[in-house]
Amino acid sequence: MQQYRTHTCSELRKTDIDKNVYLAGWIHSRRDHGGVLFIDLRDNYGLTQVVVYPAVAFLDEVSRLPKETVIRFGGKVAFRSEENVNPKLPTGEIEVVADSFEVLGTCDALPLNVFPEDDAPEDLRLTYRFLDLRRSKLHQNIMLRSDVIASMRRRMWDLGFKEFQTPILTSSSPEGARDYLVPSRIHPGKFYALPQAPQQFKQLLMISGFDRYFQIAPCFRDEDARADRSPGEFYQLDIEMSFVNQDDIFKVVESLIHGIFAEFSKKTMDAPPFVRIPFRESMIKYGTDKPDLRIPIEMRDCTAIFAQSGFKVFRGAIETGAVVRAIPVKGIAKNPRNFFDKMVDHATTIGAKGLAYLQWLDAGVKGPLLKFLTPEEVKSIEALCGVGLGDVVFFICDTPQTTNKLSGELRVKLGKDLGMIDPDAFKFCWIVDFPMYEWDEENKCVAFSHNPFSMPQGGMEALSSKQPLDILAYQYDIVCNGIELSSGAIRNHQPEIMYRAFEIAGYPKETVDERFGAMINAFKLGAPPHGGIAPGVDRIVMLLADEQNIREIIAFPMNQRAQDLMMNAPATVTQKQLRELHIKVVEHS
RNA sequence: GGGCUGGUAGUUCAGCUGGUUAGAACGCCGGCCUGUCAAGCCGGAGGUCACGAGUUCGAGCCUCGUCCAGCCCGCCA
Repeated sequence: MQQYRTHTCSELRKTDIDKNVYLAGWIHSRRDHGGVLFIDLRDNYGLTQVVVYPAVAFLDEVSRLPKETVIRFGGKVAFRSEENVNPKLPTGEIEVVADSFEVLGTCDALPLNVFPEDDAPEDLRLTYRFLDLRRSKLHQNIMLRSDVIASMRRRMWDLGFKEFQTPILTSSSPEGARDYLVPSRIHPGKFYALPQAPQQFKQLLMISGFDRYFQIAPCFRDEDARADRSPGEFYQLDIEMSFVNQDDIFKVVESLIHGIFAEFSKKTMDAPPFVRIPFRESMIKYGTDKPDLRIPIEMRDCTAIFAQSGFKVFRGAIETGAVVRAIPVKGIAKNPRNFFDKMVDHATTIGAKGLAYLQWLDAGVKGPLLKFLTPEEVKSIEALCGVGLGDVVFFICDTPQTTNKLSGELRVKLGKDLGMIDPDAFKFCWIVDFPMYEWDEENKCVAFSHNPFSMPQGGMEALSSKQPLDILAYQYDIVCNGIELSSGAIRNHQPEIMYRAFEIAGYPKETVDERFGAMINAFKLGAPPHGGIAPGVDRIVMLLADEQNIREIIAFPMNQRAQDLMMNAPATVTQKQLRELHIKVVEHS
């Protein structure tokens, strides 16, 4: 076997002058002066300039090799005179004078440039992902991902956690997202499901007494994509701990998350403990359970003020269950009329019935809304929103759910348009006290709002005495810059509370036994109190790489329509395969 | 399933109020060139203006439909 190289393309320095070396890599770029030829040779580690002089017989042959040809050069490391040093490269003080070469891999015309890194259509990038991955930005992102995952593992081991594997072929669970199903050959008509998360397995490992579990776990959910949500599969740093309360978990996760972010990013961030915001408060202040705290706008519930006011549009709506949300913004009262028109326009585009506002100007309070309000009511708004001269308050009035959605969107829109978002900051928070149940409008019933295995706050007592929709759960999310990084809970490990919790959501005891048999049996045979969380690996890397799209930190992502354009998945299979799996494809009418 | 934005050379884009032969840059091909590092200079090839229909004397541009892409809503316990 020949030795392909003596050094990598980022290794050679002035101290290596006169050494005879071999370098192997891709032809990154070429500068052909007719007499002398410069080639930047690239590998995973960097670039080195190779010079080919007319003295060698192969100058002409090498000058014809296309970019991205894989080649090995032999030669001597040479000093570059001062004016020829390239300060942009770590190897810029030297060059390799070629005395031999060998093509290791030829290259045809490229469908997209590796260098320079011009914008290219995403479908082309995905079809030729191996070329895209050669490009510096994506290559660095994937290396960062590897380093982040290595750091996660190291930190988890240091915190006393053990790593486990759990099954990929498992059974479908009735709650949650759509499953990916895998037909069974041996059992006609039966299906495995790919795990949406190793939720039940990690709880069972706690019941098995392993105390501290983690796994870089693949999760499969058949749901539609978003910019921060890859279709099909994604990875979680799955964590579970025994004999812990919520604060114990927060402490571990804060140390882990802050450690990772501080290790891999120069952006500013608050030290732990992270701010904790109850779910209901978050919905009012930010209109969402994943607030971007970089935006310094806190909204207020103004329903009480308008319920009594002379503004009939709001008062009438409030009488039929609407709420009014105030969006106070500092220092923009003097913005031109055009700005306010555009905001109103945008509000109606996203579905608002309108967008009222008040401006606090030198000449007094102004705005389309003013004539309907008494001076006392304006004072109340001032006090509630903490506004004064130079400030503006926008108002949204709609059903509680729609108000949250619209005001939350407008808050982000204002933050972006007004340049309020610090691009060099990470703002973390915990969202806590999620409701255990919510009203399912589609099926007109009480449903679990998050994980059905979460422990209700107040336990059996709360389940028996409170209105279902008032019961809170030990359920929490960690949020960074408006992106939900992680969701977790203290689990319900007591079978009686479990049966009762499911009963409220409409599942009789028999159904629980049937669908969660393994879990409920385990809970009856000595289950420790336990809880956990599962930070999204992809989203963490996305934030650290400062990418707006999750596909930029995944080596081989699917497109928005859940297709792998490179491997051509999904694809049809042979009749033989279908027969073996007892599957018949029927046309949809 | 729905909404928004877009689709012009291999790629990124320009293309005026509908008007002659649809342009530029990068890339590609050929030539020149001994110190570049975004090398330079000269020349060349490359277009079903996403597709279909309509309006018009005339459509890249206007209208309708279809397809495709991105982003969003729904969905994501």
